[in-house]
Amino acid sequence: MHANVKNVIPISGHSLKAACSQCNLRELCLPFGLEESDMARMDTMIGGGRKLKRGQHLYRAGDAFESLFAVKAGFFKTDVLTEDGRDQVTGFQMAGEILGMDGISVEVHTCNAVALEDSEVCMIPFTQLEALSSEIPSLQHHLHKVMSREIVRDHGVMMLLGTMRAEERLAAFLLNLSQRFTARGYSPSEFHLRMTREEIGSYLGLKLETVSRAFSRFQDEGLISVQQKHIRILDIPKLKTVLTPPDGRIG
Amino acid sequence: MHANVKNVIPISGHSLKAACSQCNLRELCLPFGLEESDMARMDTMIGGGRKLKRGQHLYRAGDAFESLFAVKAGFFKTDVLTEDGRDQVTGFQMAGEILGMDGISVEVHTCNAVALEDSEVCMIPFTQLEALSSEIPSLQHHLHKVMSREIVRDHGVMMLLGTMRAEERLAAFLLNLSQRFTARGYSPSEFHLRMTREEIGSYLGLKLETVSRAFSRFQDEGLISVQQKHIRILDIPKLKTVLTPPDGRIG
DNA sequence: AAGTCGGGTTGACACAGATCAAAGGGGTGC
DNA sequence: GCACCCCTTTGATCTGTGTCAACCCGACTT
Repeated sequence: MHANVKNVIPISGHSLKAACSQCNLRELCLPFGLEESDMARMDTMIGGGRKLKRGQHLYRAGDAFESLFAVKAGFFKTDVLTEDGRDQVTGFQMAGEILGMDGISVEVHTCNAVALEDSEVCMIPFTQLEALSSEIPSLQHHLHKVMSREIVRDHGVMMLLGTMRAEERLAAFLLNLSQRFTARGYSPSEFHLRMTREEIGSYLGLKLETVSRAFSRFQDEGLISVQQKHIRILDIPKLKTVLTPPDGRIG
Repeated sequence: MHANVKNVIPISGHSLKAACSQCNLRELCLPFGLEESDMARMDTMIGGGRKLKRGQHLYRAGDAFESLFAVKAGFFKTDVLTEDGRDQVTGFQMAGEILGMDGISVEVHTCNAVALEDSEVCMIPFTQLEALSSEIPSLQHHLHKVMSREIVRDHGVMMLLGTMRAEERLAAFLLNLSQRFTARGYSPSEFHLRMTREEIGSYLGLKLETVSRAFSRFQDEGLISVQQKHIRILDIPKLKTVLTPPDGRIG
């Protein structure tokens, strides 16, 4: 946790030197599967870590695209908003996940990324990443996998928004969080939500009242316990059955 | 259209030699921006074109992933279906668009791709594409752009599914088709839908009856004329206002 | 310690879209 | 060229979620 201390600049909000080779997220993050020597080359490329306070924007729609970002610590949301005032949360990102891939296509970011708690990211200058990845096939391939995974995830959200009812959406959301926390060594059944009911609702295509009611109903049925943003899943298998009604819906 | 005739094998369903350098879609498709010499290298890599009849699968969820496909002619849909019988159309693809990027992440396709009319695709073996793109920076970069564009497109669909009402969704859908047909040199205002009302509904998160009613209402209001699958947009600006209510919805 | 404010919960009611049902039409395959 | 079947349209009714409103709670502020 205190690697590279000599490079740390103690001004809040900036320039903590990052090093993939020292990072305990490397098995989740972009350098996954790299050899020692290649990891060292990543290190030289990765821009200084950047710290953000809760509520701060990592980037905004319209900003020039220059880098991807890896979440080192904390929690983010991304959202798109249109001229006519619609607002859609497109994802929540936690440690080891990559932000900014929306910007590659037009060299301008198309969504906003906001820290939902005090957070830290590593900056990955994209031009350099491309250069390095053409020299390191496994890095190139992994980058493609990360982008593809994002596409697959988006398809999952489309499925959720297109076919599920409110309680199914919320159950899917909670189970997804649970699984991602598990992968990071946290409890699968107990966690703090970093986002508001409204943000959950936006992500799930529901109004905040509907989200709140669904939480209450899950609690009444003994599936979870809710205290504000603190969630405890009491019965994971049963929560899964919310997603898969007993007789299916094959037709 | 009749390039490479000498290589055509007249058995339906297979092996029409493809050549990017001869293809009139090259400015829309993956080799966009390549130099002559690099284009020639693409040619050697591109697998024989493959023809599909209407209704035929290009690939299925669960198939091993080996190639991307470029739509050379025709029209496809992609859809995901879950064990419990949910079915979500995730996209419709036309000439010059790339299919199969969902498969990169786990080396297995996660959705089905089906031809909605007799179609033809070029096969792009992915391992070879990665190898070539590490030698041709502009190819690598363009591949990234194509993947990023898919992510941005997916965000647009999430916005549509999460925030729009039925008529807004259909208007957005028609305008999107119109724009893509225009980019391919077809009429912006008159086209045949290749998909059923049910497939449109699945894509838009609506039931087929709702889609049908929305079509009828647009027709009653003089925005479009509908005769089965033949659509004529009579008033594009007015159709756009369906998407952007006069006073917006800022609040 | 009281006041304020944003976020959350809950209730009553409205409405968009789903569901169920029936009939017509056109394209496809034989 | 004919027949069949799927697609589409339209109507009547139902329902899940949105909308509007009131109230509560906990966290900051002063």
